[in-house]
Amino acid sequence: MTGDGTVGKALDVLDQVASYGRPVRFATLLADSAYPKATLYRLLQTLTNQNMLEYDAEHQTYAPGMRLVRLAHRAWTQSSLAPIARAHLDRLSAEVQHTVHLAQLDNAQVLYVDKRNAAQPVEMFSDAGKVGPAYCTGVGKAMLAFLPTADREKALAQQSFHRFTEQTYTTTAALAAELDAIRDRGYAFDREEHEPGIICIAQPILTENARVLGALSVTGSTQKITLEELERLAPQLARTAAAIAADAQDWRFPDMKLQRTGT
Amino acid sequence: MTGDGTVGKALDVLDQVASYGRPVRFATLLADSAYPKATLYRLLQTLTNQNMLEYDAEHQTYAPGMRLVRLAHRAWTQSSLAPIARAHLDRLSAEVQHTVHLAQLDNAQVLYVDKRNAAQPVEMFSDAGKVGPAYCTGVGKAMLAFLPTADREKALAQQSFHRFTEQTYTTTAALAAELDAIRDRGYAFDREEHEPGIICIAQPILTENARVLGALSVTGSTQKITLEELERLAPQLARTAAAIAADAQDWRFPDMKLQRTGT
DNA sequence: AAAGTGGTTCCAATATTTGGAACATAGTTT
DNA sequence: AAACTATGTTCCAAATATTGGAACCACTTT
Repeated sequence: MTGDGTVGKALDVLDQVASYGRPVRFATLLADSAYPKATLYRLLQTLTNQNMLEYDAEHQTYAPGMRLVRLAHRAWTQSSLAPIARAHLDRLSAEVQHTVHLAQLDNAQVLYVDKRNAAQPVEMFSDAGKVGPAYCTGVGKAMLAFLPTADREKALAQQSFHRFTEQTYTTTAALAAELDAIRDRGYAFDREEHEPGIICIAQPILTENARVLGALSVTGSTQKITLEELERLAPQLARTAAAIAADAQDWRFPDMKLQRTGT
Repeated sequence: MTGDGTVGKALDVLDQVASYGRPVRFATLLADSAYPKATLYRLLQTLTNQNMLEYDAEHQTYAPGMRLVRLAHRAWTQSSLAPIARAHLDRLSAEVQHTVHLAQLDNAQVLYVDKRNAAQPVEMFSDAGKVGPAYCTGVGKAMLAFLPTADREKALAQQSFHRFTEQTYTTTAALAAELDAIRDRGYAFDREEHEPGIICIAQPILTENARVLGALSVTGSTQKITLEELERLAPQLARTAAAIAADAQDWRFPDMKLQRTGT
């Protein structure tokens, strides 16, 4: 499934460790692992002295390491839309006075890369890095809808279709129809499909040649806002998305001739 | 130097890619790399299809991938002090009305894991994940000072001693003396050692058995505050640090018997 | 003191990685 | 249009790292 030799296995293990929400012991990992004792042991050691994991000698537990945070900072800074979109999100959130999300696709899942909370100040990492389902969130559907057919098929096949609420689309067919509608309309809604009482409008962020960069959304609770009111924000969302896409375009130049090495 | 077989090399390459502040081409990487063409090529491929790197086919460039952001979220949530310290930082920053930093040691460097900016709302990832020198920042020195002798020696050996300002300590000996003073006093100052006009007071966060968990600091510009005024905040800093340490203590339990697998 | 649990180390068989060199594919120059 | 050049990609036998069953060690429990 994972492949890619030792490196793939090591990253597998890394994911596994990260997946428990707290430090884990060797035995726990072993029980859940596909790898034999000695192999797992060595992988953990390698990752630990690479600082990808942290080992707590006292409790004999492994936890994801700080090197990841350092690396992710770089990833976030240069390959996420977040730094480019920041100013635009600030403005949008100030204008609409609702929670704004910025997301990208990662492996057929939604990865939130930034957030503005109208009420309280931002919550840092607590949200950047979070993942969510693609088939039942506004941003997820907005992105899926504009994917090239082949990619969309692939992504659809990877959805797990858990019925979170009454409204959740739980079949590929139903979702596909919804995606077509979104494609026509230009933006997506989340009609309490993921969480009861939570609705949103989401807009894809597309390049000139229609490649999906990400999506942004405005979220509200049904007690405070209606779908119709959200829909009225569509032009503002579209404008913001376009502005972000334009900025991204300028940003994405390669380095080209720069490096030099002696004979 | 790096060791750890293929995995080590792959992570090396990952670091390398991250270290350029923007997408890089194969040739650039090759020129700077210790690995031969074919090897580097395969490592990049592996990392790419593991989503640790992202490859832009159009520009033929590599950039750190989104999987890192996902992993780092986990790392930040469970092995950094940040989630535990959040409430305490909020309070402290509200009280002192100055910028507050929370940092941990990563590989003899300072890794900032959270920040409160008195003036404007938080800046997300833009600061969490940032690294800085240990020998010339308040938090860095506060942590170094309370490290067990062996660890401290090792960390000192890894410092690079760039003279950022007139005040920067540039020798191991000078720094060692400063660290002793800090140890006696209980907290550290940054007397414009890293950036002219910027001063701070920093307090280590220690466990019951004096293990260094991290450090926190209050920073100000010389135009707005003096060292003496900062020093008056010491008790508040100490209280906050103690509270964080106490919370961390409770948090850090291992999982213990929980997992089960059928025979 | 014997049995059990959880973690660490060994080592020969095996599968992977290695890297020099050849190959492919634009893009440029003569 | 042919020769040249700069990049990126693929090959393959030799060198090397990974593998995992089993033995071992250090504690804790019965």
